[in-house]
Amino acid sequence: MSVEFAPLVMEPAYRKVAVTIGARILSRALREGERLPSETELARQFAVNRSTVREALRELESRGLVQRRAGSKLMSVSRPQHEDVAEGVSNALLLHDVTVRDVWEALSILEPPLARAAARARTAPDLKCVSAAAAVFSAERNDSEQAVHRVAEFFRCLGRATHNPVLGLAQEPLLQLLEPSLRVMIDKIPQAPGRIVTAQRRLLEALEARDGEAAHAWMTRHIRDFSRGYELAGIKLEMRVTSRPTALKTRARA
Amino acid sequence: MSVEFAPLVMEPAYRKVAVTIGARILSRALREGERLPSETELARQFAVNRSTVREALRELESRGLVQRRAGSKLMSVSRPQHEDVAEGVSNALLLHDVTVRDVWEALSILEPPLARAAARARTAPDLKCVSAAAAVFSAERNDSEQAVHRVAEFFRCLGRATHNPVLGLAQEPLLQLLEPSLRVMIDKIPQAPGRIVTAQRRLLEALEARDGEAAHAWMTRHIRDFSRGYELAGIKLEMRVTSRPTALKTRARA
DNA sequence: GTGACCTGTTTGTCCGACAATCATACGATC
DNA sequence: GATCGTATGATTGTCGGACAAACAGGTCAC
Repeated sequence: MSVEFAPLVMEPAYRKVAVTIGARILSRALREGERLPSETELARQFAVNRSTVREALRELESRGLVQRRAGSKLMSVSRPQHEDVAEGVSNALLLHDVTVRDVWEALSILEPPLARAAARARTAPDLKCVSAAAAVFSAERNDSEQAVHRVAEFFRCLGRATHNPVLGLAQEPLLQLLEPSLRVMIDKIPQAPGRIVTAQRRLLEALEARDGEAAHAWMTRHIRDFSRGYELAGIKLEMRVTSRPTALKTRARA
Repeated sequence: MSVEFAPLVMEPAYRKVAVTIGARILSRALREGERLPSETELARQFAVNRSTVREALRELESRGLVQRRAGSKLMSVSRPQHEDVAEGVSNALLLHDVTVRDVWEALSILEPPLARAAARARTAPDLKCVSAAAAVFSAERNDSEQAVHRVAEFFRCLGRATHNPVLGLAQEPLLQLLEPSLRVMIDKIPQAPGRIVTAQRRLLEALEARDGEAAHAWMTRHIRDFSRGYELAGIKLEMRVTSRPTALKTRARA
């Protein structure tokens, strides 16, 4: 017998309520889209005050497990959207002093195999998505504000084309963290958009041909180009990634 | 001028409060460890009711941006811990019908380059961490409940050894999702622990020698072994990953 | 069919209250 | 001097009740 005692954890009621509801959702006893009872009703069922229920709902809401549908008052169960989840990851990484090099290294590891997987698994609609994203970037290449979003959109389509949610979600935080430095690069390096357009076209061709290796190769070059761009733009790789201005933004409800 | 109007977003007060405090933290105006004012004081400053402040705090708390230190009442600013963030990601993926194959594919993409990076960037303490984790797994290899945790711990040490927070955080959700199927595998395949011990030893040797390519190669085999293990254990790759029983658990405060 | 009007429900926010816990200081005891 | 007990004030967790605004649904006139 040990003389040591484990510190005993006192769980506040609002947390227990959140965990209980959350477990129901994760176990799929509550299905997506299903409406939650009203706050008053939940308070009655859990035998706690409505304020306590509300604190629990805020927690579930911020995890994306529940959501208010547009124009509705009742909360409904929802699957966390990629961007919401990724925002949490991005924020965590920002506070952990992530450098541009760290993000770039992760991209250079993840993206080429992701492109290969996309080339192999892509369907016709995926192709359309990728090609549309490439076209829009090409059109808006000079507005750096828009351009970075289009680049991210291109990658996102690629991620979807893998039909592997893990890969799609894994790259999302990287895209978010990439934005600020990419914007600077596009602003400072006149030839950057052109090189991106080329890479996107080659990648699209590889996807059309279902040529995984070509996609891998072109993505490798594409990512390596980024690091060259950083150099030319005078962005130090050891620089900390800066917070996006839109961080912790309000989620738009569709 | 367009005739269309954008749907106007009404932001509740609790959300504005959360966003405001969150932005302060992300911009590092509030530094880690710093104490937040009391709820009453925050309510006074924002000119809202304490209940409103509390709802905002629940949101920040669930994002890991604030935390109550053990045995303290006042909230203090904190950096989100990897495991907390990863839990959100895991839950999101669970609800997005992720299959064993999806997780395995992501592991096979991420882990070999991660091992290579670890072999190149590792320091002496990292080595100790990895070697300790390997030793503990070897000792507890027969208790499948413990064993899966030790496997995850081994990977975590590897992730830390890369000195790239992005990589460490990227693999965390994978480790969490891997657990259930890995437990089944260890239970059903007698020779599985032995193969894992071997792989871990080889990886450790590669790290000691700073041999990135060897680490990459051995990790590739290690991950491929998993898929063979799944086959032997009769785990269908198309099976949905099941929820961990500890999901949404209370965070233990150190 | 359209619009006006009413009614009950639900949320967002507020106010006030109280017990339990924590921080701190001050003695009392050994 | 170190440990313990106690008093005091601050803070949190939870509660009860309250009310305006927004929404859902029905009814009714036109």
